[in-house]
Amino acid sequence: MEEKEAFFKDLFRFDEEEEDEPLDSCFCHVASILRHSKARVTSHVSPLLPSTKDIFLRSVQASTPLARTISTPLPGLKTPLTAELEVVYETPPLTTPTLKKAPGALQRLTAGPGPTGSRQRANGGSGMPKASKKRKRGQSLDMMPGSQQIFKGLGFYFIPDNDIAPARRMRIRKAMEWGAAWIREFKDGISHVIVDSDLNYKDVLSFLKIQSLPAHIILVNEVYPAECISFRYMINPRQTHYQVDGYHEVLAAERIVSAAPSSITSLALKSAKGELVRAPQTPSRTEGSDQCPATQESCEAQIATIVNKEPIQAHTAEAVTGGSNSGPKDALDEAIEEARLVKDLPLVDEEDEVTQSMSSIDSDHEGSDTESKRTKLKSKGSLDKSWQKNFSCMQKHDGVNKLTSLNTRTIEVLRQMADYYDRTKDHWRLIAYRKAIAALRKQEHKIMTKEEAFAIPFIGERLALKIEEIVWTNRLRRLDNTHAEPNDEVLQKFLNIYGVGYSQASKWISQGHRTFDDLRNHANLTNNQKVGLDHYDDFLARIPRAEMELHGKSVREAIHQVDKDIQVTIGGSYRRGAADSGDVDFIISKPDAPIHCLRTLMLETVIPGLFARGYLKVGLATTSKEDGTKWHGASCLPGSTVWRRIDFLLVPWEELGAAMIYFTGNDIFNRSIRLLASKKGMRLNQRGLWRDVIRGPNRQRVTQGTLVEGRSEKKIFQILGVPWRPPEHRIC
DNA sequence: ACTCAGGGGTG
DNA sequence: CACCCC
DNA sequence: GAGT
Ligand SMILES: O=c1ccn([C@H]2C[C@H](O)[C@@H](COP(=O)(O)OP(=O)(O)OP(=O)(O)O)O2)c(=O)[nH]1
Ligand SMILES: [Mg+2]
Repeated sequence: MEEKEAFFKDLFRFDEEEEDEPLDSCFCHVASILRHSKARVTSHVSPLLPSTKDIFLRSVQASTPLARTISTPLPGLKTPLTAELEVVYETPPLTTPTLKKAPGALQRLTAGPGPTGSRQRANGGSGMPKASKKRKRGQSLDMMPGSQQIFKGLGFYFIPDNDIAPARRMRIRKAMEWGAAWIREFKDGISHVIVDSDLNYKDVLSFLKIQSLPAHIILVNEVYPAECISFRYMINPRQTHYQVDGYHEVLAAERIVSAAPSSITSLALKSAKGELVRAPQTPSRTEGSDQCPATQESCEAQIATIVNKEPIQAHTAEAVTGGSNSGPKDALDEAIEEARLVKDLPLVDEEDEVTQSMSSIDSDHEGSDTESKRTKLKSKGSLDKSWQKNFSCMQKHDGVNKLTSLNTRTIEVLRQMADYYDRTKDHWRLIAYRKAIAALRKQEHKIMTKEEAFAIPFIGERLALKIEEIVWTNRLRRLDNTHAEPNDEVLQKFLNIYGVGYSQASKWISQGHRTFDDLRNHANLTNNQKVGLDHYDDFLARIPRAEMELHGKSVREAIHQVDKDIQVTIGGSYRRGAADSGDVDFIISKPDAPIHCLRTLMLETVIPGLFARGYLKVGLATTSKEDGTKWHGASCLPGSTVWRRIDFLLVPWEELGAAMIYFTGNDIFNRSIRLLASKKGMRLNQRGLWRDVIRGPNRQRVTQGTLVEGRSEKKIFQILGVPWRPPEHRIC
């Protein structure tokens, strides 16, 4: 269990068609362009302080979750049975019914000891009061600096008045962190009443046992504080978008203002918002319309509401005209209200969650039917192979979602966290982050609540919380903190030097080095580190695909000049179809030639030749022994001054398949498929697939095993039971 | 509490 | 061996 | 940090 992913579905569905057609030609270059699974940072990460522009855009994102949250209970039809009892499922809301995600959730539910409870119990559902257990971690308030406390001096009263429901707890926490006082008695000092979006004005009145709300108290729904935080600004609360259902009418009556034209909007629009139909209008945002980090849909969904905001309006006049179509949201609210009314307000804390769960549970069951059928077909042998489906290598990863980029902001923040952990204290933490990012990237929906996040493989409680925080506040305090460490930037900088890892970088920093000149003049550098330093920018730069081809041409030419039978393949990200690569990875082999011949040829003829013509510049890790198979160095194309990293992998013909798998990667795919092999009592390395591997304690290998297959990539996949994935689908 | 891929080169 | 890299 |  490691690199996994719910996927059996896709797997079996697609594979039969793909099976025999690797079809190396058409890939999704695009796909891989943006994704770099490497932990190292390429260029410097954006500062956390958002520009005004950013703020605008971010609020778009930030508010989206709320919209979702709101709409969640919409399905309305909770099953009376389940609703009243026990379990509080933590399953993704709205999103779930969409097929893709169902299996994941399903697995989650069925995985545990009990059919339902395990996950929940882990959260403190059983023995101890859940609040207390949860509070233990990450629950202490992390106050914003005083100057930023936009809610300072304000008193918030929340309805329902507790922090049991996770979303509300988060809301309350955030409010307090930004300076608000959480007032739990309905008394003086309350400036705002923040109401769960699934409650209406009547509910509020009956909850508070009052006839009407005092005029000085501002009544808003749960969306409001989040958006204030996003804008770092106390937004005008009187916009329809923040109003509690049923309250605007009161206001209207009071002030003789016409109510928002919301009711006109049809339900159809609502569902359009959901995802199926893209709202046709993409209102021109004054600026930065090109950089909207959120998904299109969420942008669109929010534009309408954004537009109404005073602070924005001031700056984006155009936007106002563009999207003054305040439709979807209000319609949504009303629908919710209706659903609520039918349902007589329960005011139970977990209520909304139960409702959510129902919708997702239902869909899960539906999904599970088809799912289990498929699974059955495959594993009818007798063995339960379902455990393997969680391996990442089993899933088709083409990286297309990278462009669709729904969770880009979240991913970006998590990636920065991963960068921070780059070979730091906890190597495994870094890996966990990378897995989580990969999983998140594949999501087809924007993840906005921790429940949604939690349902994704490789995202556990803690990351789910972080994700929710990111979505809510567009930042992660943990990250802010790391950024606050002054040495963090230098550390990252040093880490990007080829040949420098965490250990060395830390040492240098503790020795007082801060700049490259410090290193050049006062630190002991290994040869490789010197090269890495001198070509810092070169090695960090990506290589356009077109240039990759030039490298291929040069090398191939040089090699064929010596021996025409040698096969030269560019592997790595290039073979996976990437639009740009970090280095050039050559796989070099010759039919039925002993490896030592190949090595001799390369080492004694080809490589010196490439040096002679000025293509190769330096060797960084050259094979010394008689059994070496790799050569790592740097090259430079004629006419260019940029050095590129070059890798040669020398491969005996009979190991070509295994070598291809290895050198094609990506790294995560490799680790995944290798782990899978090991779980099956085999071992996969760059030379072949081995069986009868005996492992002792700590999974240490005792036997090397016997070679099963090395020649054919496909056979190795097949033996391992991994559906064939062409290189461009190995972007995990 | 345990695992998280498997291997190669450098110094 | 620790470290860094693929 | 996640999964078992
Ligand atoms: O830890 C690692 C790193 C890499 N590889 C394999 C997979 C990878 O595809 C190949 C080449 O490595 P490289 O670092 O060049 O990665 P890439 O996939 O080619 O990406 P990039 O575009 O950064 O070069 O070696 C591994 O098996 N394990
Ligand atoms: Mg590469």
